[in-house]
Amino acid sequence: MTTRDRIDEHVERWQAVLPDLDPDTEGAVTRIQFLTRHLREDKERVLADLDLQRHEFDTLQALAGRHGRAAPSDLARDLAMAPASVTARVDGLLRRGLVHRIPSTTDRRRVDVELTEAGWAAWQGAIEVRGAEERRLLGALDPDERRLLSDLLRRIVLVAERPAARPDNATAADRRPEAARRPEDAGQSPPSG
Amino acid sequence: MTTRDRIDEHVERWQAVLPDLDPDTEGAVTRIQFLTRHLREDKERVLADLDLQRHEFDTLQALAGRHGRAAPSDLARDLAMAPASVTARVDGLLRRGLVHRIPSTTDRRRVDVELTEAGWAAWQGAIEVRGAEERRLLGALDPDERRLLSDLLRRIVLVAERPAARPDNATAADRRPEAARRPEDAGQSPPSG
DNA sequence: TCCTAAATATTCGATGTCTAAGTATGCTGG
DNA sequence: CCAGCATACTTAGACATCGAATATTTAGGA
Repeated sequence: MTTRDRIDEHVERWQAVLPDLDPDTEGAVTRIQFLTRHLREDKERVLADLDLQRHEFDTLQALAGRHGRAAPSDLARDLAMAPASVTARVDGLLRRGLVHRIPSTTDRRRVDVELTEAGWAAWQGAIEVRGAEERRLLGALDPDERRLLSDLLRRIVLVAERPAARPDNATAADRRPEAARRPEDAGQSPPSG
Repeated sequence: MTTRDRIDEHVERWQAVLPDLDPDTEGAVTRIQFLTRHLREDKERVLADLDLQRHEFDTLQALAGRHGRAAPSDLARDLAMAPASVTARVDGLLRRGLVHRIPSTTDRRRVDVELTEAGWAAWQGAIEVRGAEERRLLGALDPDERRLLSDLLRRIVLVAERPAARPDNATAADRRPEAARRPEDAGQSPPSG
């Protein structure tokens, strides 16, 4: 008998309301969501020490993953965001001197975004502490168990990647206009979101 | 040799940049985050058919979890949101006739929020399709494997619940004022976020 | 009783995101 | 060459969320 976590209570509470709930499915899903939230909030705390916000760091990291220079449309794909939002983010980083805009000479529609020295420094400063909480959490398992966990999750991700195969008549995906149908492109997205 | 998923590519790409990255830790964390995003987007699609937004459904569900009636401060705790945001959400649900406000007679500071008949109906309509994608994804594993996955994740959640134990000198948690330090209360939060 | 502190909900201003529309530029077939 | 369409980014407007400040009410102690 292992110790109960808060998700066990959660599942127990809702099983009373929804009797056909599978405790392991619900438990796994809820734990996955809880851990995502936990990691996001921890990352926010850590980055605050470095005077960075999460979305700022994410943008710097996306740039770093493309060797410090990329088009806004590439960043939008990598970050799974609307292009207009990238414009806003770049505006903010510009004000802080972490990036600059470089109009392309070959295609004058394009305006590349490039990390400045300060931008590289900010990213590298943050990258050192990044992942500390991930390592702490996954440290609950030994290496073999980590591998096992990762393998189990991979099998689930593979199902998620398959289009969903809705057999019956007209479904949501058919009706919705744009963003909903996009293939959830992860692209060059940075490690650990 | 199993099929590779997009996270394998992600990890491979970033291992080149950050050589000390543990592939299984990074892989598990990234898959967890990917699945959370996937489930959130699928939920948005499904709810759109019912003319509900995700935050509306979440609020209805939080109310349902408290038998249809709760104080805004309780909802704020359950949903891990700022009280001001709950006011805004309730305003929206009020316009749609899904809830009403009931000033407390015993404590005149309080204004309970209560589901209307339409509110109950909307929640029950949504609850029927809820969880379909969770079951599809977790169907990649057999029951024993689901149990195993849930158990592995529980051990990680238990570590996350422990305050983080930052050993060295003054840390972020010491300096930050309020929200950062709160114990990430899940409270009566609804199943599967 | 009266004064202070705590609790509760709301309003206000700022921020980040989205969709849709707008602007400028490049491409392609007649 | 040019008309029409495609591409790339930005602007504009709407909305959800948040932190801080505010107003009202309750609770507790001198």
